Amino acid sequence: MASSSGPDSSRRVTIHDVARSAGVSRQTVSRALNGKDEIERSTKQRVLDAARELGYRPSRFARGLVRQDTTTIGLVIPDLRNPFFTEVAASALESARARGWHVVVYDTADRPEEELGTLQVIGSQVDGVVGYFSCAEDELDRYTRGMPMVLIGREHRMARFSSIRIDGEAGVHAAVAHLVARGHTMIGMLDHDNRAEPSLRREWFTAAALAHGIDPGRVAGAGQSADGGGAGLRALLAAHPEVTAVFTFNDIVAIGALREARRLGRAVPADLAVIGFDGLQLGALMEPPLSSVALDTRRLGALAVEQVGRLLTGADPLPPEDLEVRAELRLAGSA
Amino acid sequence: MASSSGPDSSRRVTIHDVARSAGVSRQTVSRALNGKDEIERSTKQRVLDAARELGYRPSRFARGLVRQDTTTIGLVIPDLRNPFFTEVAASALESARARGWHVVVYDTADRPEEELGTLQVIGSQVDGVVGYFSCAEDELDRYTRGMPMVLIGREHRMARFSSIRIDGEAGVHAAVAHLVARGHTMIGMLDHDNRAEPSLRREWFTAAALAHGIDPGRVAGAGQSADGGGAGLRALLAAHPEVTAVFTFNDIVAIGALREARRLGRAVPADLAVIGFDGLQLGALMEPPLSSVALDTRRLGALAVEQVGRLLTGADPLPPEDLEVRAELRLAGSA
DNA sequence: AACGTTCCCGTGAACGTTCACGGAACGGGT
DNA sequence: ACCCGTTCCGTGAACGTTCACGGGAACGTT
Repeated sequence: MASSSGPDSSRRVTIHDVARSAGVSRQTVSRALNGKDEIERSTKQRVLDAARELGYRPSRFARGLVRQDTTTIGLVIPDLRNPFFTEVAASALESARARGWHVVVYDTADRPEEELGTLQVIGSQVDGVVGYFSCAEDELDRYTRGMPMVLIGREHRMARFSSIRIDGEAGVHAAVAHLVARGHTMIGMLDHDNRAEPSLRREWFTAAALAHGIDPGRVAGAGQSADGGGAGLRALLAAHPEVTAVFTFNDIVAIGALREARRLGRAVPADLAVIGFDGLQLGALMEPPLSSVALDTRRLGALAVEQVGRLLTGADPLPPEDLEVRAELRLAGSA
Repeated sequence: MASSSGPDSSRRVTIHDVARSAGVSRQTVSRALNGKDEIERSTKQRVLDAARELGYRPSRFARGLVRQDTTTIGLVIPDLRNPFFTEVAASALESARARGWHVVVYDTADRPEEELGTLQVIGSQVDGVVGYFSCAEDELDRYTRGMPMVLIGREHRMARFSSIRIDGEAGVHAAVAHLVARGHTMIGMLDHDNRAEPSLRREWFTAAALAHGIDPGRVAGAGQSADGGGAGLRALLAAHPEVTAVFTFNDIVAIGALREARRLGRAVPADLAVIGFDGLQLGALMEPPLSSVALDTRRLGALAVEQVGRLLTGADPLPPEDLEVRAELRLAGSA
């Protein structure tokens, strides 16, 4: 019913159509639309009207082909509903926007098998990738075909990739030291449960505990959710009833532990001290507020974007020792 | 130092370069890279090797220009760190992925003045837009130039746009009814504070209160954060000490109120009942768990994507009465 | 009257890829 | 010897835009 004067229906409206309709050339249309100079006021208006009338929208592909400016990076996140990844994503978005880059976000729905498929799709759609990946590096390499990529929160073995390392060693040490100073000697940990090898955080905990002459063996696995944390705490206390303080793999688990402790009638921090890992903003909302070995998620995202930018432009990439965010103990009410 | 045999340095590696290097034609290279059929095994391998050697990556623009398949939509969010928007974003991502679409996310950092700039940038980069916008419709229209757009959580006046309406009338009514049934008669509300007109949710509350013969005037403003909710509750109780139950603009504010209540020594729900709005997953982590007039954020995002898809493909768009998400009371411990 | 300026506007070419075609080489059947 | 089918590969053209250039008209200057 609209006054589409063109005879054929489904073809895309191009700059030619607008030009013909306004009685000018392509170039003049381009000038009008892009606010260029060499064009008369009345002509410009006529072109603009014609464009609006025809419902013309420039093709981003054609434009991108000729002007090499727009850069787009892909951000791959296991689960956007997980507050930790949300914070990282938000900060990555922030730095990308500051550079005028576009970010297309992919959520792998926590299924590692989605990673490769995502990578395949992403590969032909973005200039570089930043994100969390759990699969093997050579497998990643096979699917990226030489695309700049920055891994977050993971060690890299191959020179092929950059990665942002998370150094929580000192922070975890400080956490254990703090608990010891408060008189705790029976300190447990809730670790990640569905990963084959023990986590780095577990290793840090073990080292810190040993350094204080504490048995590092009081560990239980926990699913990566609040409910998982609750269940994990029950399991831990069942196996080691003597535990009076607990360090957790991350804040989500800690929050679940906090809630479970209350249900078990153990006051926090009096009967049970809890320290998490990540330093989520969310932790501050808890009662008592969660103590945590906090890392600067803002810096995490920003660093990753910075590095992928360097890889992209060919500038010299940051050396591994700079690609590191240090976690430090942030005390609140829970310990 | 890499064996880049080409003499000139900065030019992009194209399919021609690979073809020349492998001693074949463009088309053969294309076949090898896209896994097409009519190519010999050994030739394919030779091409693949050459491509890898040269660091060739196809141009997404050139490819997109000729194959009209990839569609990308823009998702505009005020603040990704806000759990509510995160949930909506996650669900939008989910539906988009199911359709094989790409989503580029823009965070306007809660500054309405960023909206138009974002829209301008976005306009030439995506096929359609879904998101939250606070500025006037004719202003939006001016910047979108006819791009399909779906507004979330907002009424639309112009026929130009689609929007997903949030119907909380029945849910809020149920919330008030529940409080009344529990014996509450002095029910307050913490409303959005930095918006000119009173919110829709406030209107629903007023109507529901009046329907139960309750004074709807016990209202205080609250900033959109947990701290804002705490401050709001203090203000509300200062002005109306008789209040025994409170309904809040959203869950974030409710959570702040919950925390503040505990600090004030008022037990929840015994001394003070709290009901929020949104139904965030986060609410379940609180102690006591938050009651809320919950809306299905998953459906919210999915609907928006569905509709923008229809606008995009020219299929008949959903009628306004289907573009609606009903909020319903979900009771937990806090009321 | 010839010439230089300024202001508009249009014409080929280029960006890098895929599609639709055509064609060479090879092998096997009659 | 001829034809036909299969397998593999290459050649124009097209996608829709912008860039670099060139050119005409109008106006003023010498």
